[in-house]
Amino acid sequence: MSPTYAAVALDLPVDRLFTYRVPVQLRDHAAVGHRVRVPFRGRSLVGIVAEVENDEPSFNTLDVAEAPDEQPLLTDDLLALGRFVARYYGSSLGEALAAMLPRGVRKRAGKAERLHVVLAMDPRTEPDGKPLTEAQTRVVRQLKRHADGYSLVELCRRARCSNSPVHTLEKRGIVAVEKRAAPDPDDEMQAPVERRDAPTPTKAQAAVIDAVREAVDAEAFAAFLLLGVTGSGKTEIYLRAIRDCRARGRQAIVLVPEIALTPQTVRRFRRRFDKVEVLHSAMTEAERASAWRRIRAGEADVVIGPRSAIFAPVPKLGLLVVDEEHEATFKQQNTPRYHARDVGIVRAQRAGAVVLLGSATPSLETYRHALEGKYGLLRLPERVGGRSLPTVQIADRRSGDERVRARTHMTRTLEIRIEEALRKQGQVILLQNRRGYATSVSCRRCGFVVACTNCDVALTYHRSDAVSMCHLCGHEEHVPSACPDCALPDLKMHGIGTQTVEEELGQRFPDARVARMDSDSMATRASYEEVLDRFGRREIDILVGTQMIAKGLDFPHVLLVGIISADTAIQLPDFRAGERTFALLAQVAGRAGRGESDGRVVIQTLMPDHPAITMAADQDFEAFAKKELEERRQFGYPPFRRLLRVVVRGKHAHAVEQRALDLQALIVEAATKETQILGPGIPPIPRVQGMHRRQLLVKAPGHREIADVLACLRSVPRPRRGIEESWDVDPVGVL
DNA sequence: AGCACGCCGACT
DNA sequence: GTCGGCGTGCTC
Repeated sequence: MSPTYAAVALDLPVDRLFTYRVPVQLRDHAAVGHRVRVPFRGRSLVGIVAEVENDEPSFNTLDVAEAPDEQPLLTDDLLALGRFVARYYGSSLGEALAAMLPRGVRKRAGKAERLHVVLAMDPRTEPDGKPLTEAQTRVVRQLKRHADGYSLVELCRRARCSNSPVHTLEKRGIVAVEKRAAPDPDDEMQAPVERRDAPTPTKAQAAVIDAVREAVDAEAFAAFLLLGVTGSGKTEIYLRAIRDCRARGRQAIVLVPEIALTPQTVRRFRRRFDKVEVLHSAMTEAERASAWRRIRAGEADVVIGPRSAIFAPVPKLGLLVVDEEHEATFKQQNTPRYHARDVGIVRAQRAGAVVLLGSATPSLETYRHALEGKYGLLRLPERVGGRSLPTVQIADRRSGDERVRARTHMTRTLEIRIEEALRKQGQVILLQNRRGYATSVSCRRCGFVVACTNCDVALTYHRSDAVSMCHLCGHEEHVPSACPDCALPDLKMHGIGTQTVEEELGQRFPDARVARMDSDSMATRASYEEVLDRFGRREIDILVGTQMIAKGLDFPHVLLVGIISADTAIQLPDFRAGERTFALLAQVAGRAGRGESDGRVVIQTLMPDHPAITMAADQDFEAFAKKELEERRQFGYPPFRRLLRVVVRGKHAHAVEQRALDLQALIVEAATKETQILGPGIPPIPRVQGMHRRQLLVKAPGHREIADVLACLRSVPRPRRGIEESWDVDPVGVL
């Protein structure tokens, strides 16, 4: 008999299901896992049926308004995975399910059109009398940079605003919003590609391939850490494993960091498999919805996508690949704050699937599991094609010989190596992991620092736009010519960014063709691809950039990689600072020497003896990891203990402090003895976007204890108006 | 989250 | 006198 009542999970921060009566004519379409539209407090919301029952509840109910789908949107296994995510990360079921479903699927597919915004006025003529608000100024600035304009979504992202300032500008005639057909979601990603046969694997690869095949053939859960240096041919292992998985009639999901989801990456998979679906952030909602439906229908053998692709509704998961598994982008930074790798392990356990976690610099969590035998450890210690790892030199920025010459931030060693690489007609990649020109501007006499009005950070001066900009909230100001405090016209710039390096290169190597790649210069994904294409065609000699250039670039003529300053990330008071620095250095170093000629790497540092730097120079991950693990054990950090971070934010520091103290008291009461509660502490950046912050850090022996604290947090009454709080289970950083 | 209810301060 | 600030509580 069809159910009469449906308990619906709604996307609300409320730990409860809401029960609705199902009208007779909808009964076939309102089973567990179905999408329904229901009235809620005068609104109409879309939710997922989580339970059904026949008995009339004790309270009055409203009726389900619509039940549009013949098939359930979520199968039992995905619904169960949603329950796990909600429980583990402390969100409501509705919030978890909302994160699992593409918006176009939840809401109903939209049109294949997108709104495009262009500047409607000559930017030089002053717009009508009224001054622009701060958000509007940012919108206009973005549009001035890019004559073609942006899609509304992209523009809002870049200007860090909602669509509301854009619409206001439209009303005032300053911008024009037009409908454009959605571009083919990257012709390159869709275009048919020439098929290739599998290359003959190296000896090391063959051994790994066999081990994985055995596991795939067993059709039971198994996880492997594939520890392979850059250029060791990890992708070929993935491709073979997918082939084996496909041969058993099961599907594979490949998770890649967002930035690595390029046409080149996708092409490698399409060359070997017909039925590849890509879930791409540049797709429209409608496109993503149709891809999602094809995947659910079993029409894809392989799904490639970023974090959220872990929820791709493949009918029978046989293999999960997490490439660059240590990447922080696999952790979602809003509710539910899930980690795609960790959710993936759980999904694979339940599905009896094989997990391949690939990295040259795995997370210490994963590495420890591998050391303890929980995961298989597969090593690819050598590069394919007999290529050797690059030779790494550390340049001590303190030493007299190396001393940075007047007006440049390059050591002698780096300069010599750049000259040498250029002379050999090679290309150079330089990493400077900060954008802008000067990381702070201060007064020579009184020390006044030009700081953001909304955040407790110095503004970074961007020479190309002649503004000082806050990298946290996007606030922009014109740089004063004199000190705003003491009026002395003698301001000093400190700290370097990508723009500084670019300028210095222009002076020092005037004949070299230099390009800069950071989020300022890369207007869209397309311009990112374009610069990479030009670099590939050798129309650029030196590429300067932030960590954007560290990932996955594979260009054979790069003879030299230089790291302008390895020290920026290392000093952060975060327990992962060392791990991150090591990974970044190892990754960017791996960009060198991918062709016939050997590569070189120069690391500039003020701390030439720091283990993260010396061990990255030796490219010895395992030595680094063992040392780092020992430290983590000593100080009680993951993977030896579990963390929960609770952040309280609000306009008024006192109220925030008080709430944090109240929470601390409640947590202490709920927690077991072995659970430490640290704080409330003031984070290194106490105020961001006008919000004061306090945070508590809970350290516990295992997730059980964390779950107790979560239960406590979920049961306490909501904070007062004006105060927001959030919690993060297994945070990737504690800043 | 989002909204209504309800209770106190300063305005046509 | 009421408009509106925000604290509190509830939503099938």
